Amino acid sequence: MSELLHNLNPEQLQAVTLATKDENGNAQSALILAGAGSGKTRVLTTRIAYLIQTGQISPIGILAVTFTNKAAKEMLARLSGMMPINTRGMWVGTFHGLCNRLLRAHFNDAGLPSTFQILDTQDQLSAIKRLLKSLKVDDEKYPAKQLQYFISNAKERGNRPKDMSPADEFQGVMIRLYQAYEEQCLREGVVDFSELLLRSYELLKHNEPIREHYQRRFRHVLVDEFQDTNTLQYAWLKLLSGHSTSHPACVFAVGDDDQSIYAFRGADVANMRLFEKQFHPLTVKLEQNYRSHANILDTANHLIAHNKERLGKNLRTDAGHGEPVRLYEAASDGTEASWLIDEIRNLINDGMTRSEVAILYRSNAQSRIIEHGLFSAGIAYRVYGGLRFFERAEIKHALAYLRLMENPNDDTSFSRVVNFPTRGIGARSIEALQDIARTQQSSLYAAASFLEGKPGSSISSFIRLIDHMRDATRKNTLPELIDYVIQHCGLIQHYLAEKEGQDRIENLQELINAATAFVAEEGLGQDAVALTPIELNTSLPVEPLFDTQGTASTTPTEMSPLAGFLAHASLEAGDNQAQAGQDAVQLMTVHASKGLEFKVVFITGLEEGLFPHENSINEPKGLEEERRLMYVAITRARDRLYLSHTQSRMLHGQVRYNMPSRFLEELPKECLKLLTPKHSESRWGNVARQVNPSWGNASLGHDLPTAKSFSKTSVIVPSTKSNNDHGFYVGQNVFHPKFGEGRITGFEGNAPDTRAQVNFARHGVKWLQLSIAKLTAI
DNA sequence: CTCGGTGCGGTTTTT
DNA sequence: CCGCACCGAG
Repeated sequence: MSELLHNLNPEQLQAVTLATKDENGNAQSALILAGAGSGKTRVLTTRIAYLIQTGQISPIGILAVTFTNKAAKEMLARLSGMMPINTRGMWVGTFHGLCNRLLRAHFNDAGLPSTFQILDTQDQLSAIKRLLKSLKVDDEKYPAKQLQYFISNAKERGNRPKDMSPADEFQGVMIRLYQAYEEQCLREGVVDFSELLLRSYELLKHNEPIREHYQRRFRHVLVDEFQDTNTLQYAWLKLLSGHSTSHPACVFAVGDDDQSIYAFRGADVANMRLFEKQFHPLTVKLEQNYRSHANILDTANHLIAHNKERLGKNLRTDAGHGEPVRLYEAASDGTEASWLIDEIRNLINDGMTRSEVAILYRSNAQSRIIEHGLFSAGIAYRVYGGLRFFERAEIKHALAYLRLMENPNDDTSFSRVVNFPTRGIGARSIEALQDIARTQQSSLYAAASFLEGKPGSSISSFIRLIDHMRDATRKNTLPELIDYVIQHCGLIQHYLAEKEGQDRIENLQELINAATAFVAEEGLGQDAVALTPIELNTSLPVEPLFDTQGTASTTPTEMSPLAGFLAHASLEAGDNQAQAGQDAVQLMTVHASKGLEFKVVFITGLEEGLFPHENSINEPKGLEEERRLMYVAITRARDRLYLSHTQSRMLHGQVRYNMPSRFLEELPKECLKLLTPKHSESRWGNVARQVNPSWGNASLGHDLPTAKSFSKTSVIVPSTKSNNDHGFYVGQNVFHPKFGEGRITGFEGNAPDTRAQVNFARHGVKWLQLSIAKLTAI
């Protein structure tokens, strides 16, 4: 025990050892406000170990929930490092993974077939498109994307169609489409991501024996990244933890309101305050930071202090001031990239490990020019984001064959592969199938089987193929099965004939390896493990648990390895790291960087409209979230932090002149070191003084043999001469008595009606007639 | 069915 | 500017 706790600082120790009962002997919940780099995961896992080792709970009485598979894996790994326990029986996983586990165990009570499949976001969208088509809905008026958003949103608020009342006709249609979508999913035996949550919530809510069972089992519920929970997840936790019952569990929530950056996908920081109000937790703040030097932390603290909606927290460190935060103003995105590359090259020459250097940006579009520069300079880099393994088209195709074998009602999978590779089943035949399916209320597969009257037809041979593969692999192991299917379904042959099919074939081979790993690592499959009857540890004060008589339908189910693997594939899309293992500079969005740390961090594109993003600028909530995003970015850096912005940037095919980000002004000057001296004279520098005719090539400082688009974007030389009668030029910094400072981004019309487009720092883009507006150069 | 043209839209992303 | 979704021709 002592070695478990002796490395903790006082606040961590306090958090880990918080009482589990209040003065009245009731369960006591806790809220840990864990700042960036304060040892959050450590506290969470040590808390679990502490509870177990002090005999307060058996491992089976613990439920720990995270948002990502990565976090769940890390937690399990750390736990097994701390204690000699078998983590298999523990419920540690993502919200979706745990819900899946719950629904697999109680599929019957949840109203699902035992073979239910999980739709990922792509699958869901294609299911919706199919639905709209079959209902002959005008998809101009009711776009599939929008319906998808509508449905997810409704579910994440816990709403079924019947719970919703339309405010207008449009909503009325959306609700009816939502209803139809539900019917389709049920008919096909599929559930989408939000459905996993909602359905398991409803299962617990409406089925008393099951609810009682889990409430009495899980005496300790621990939640990671609590600030990222949405309404439904909060309700799920509240229900599962038996809040407001006679036997509530202890909820241990760990989060950081300052790092809440997912409101756009439904996360609601307000859940933290709600939790305080409803659970009356003991609160501990972890403010000791073990990651960054003081200059970096001060910068972060100073920035985030501008947010009004905070629970309040300030990071501190014992590390020294360290280096100042470096700020660079570039003339264009091209020069920003070349400066970055020069700096990185110097760092590498000084012995810096590439993978300790991260380049962060607000949006993915910014990576292109940086990648180009790195590539030309021959610096290995890795971009995070993009397609992950199980999202690749060829993998999705192979999985669709497998899913169809497992669940013939899965029309999404049927549609995906019925004519891929092409076997002469065109839109006409599929429409015919859909008609039959609709009239007899059956799946496409059943409709196709119905057509077996025409034995020679392409459709019936497709059905025979699926049936044959199912029969032929009945006795095979999972990897053998998958091997057989990819060999026989025609995908390999198809890609062999394709010019660039080799990579895809390799990925298909990799799928077999993934299955091998799945079988080896997970045994039956961690997510898929059927509910094992709970062994009672009589030495622990655990209440009677499993009433097998009363809940006959909760009998564990044998799940096929294939079903387990398919669920795994949907729930864990896999890595998206291109060349893992290689020492490479890390490129990613700020969002993707959350939870990571690097010795050196570059935050690029700190410009109004980009960061903060223009879509967020107008609402205070949006702006505060952008600021938190900046806070996350800053706190990724251990030793050195670079910030950069540019005067001009190519975006959406045109050059934009952005003002420096307002966030730059919110940083403490004493922590900053300006790398561009001009910066100190004028807040944004002065384009005229910085103009250099060699922009775009010579100033890159190294040869760029293939820098075609590079020079295209960086040869943006704002006209310095005022070859017109008003004397203003694009890129010029100007002052307006009402709108303040801004930069000219364009002109239109001729004197005396010439109008200038000005991007004002505080008022956005305006068109001003030069003969009227009192515009002065600064 | 496949290829090539056009037109449009374009933050952030995990499950 | 770039990627896609959709449409019409072969």
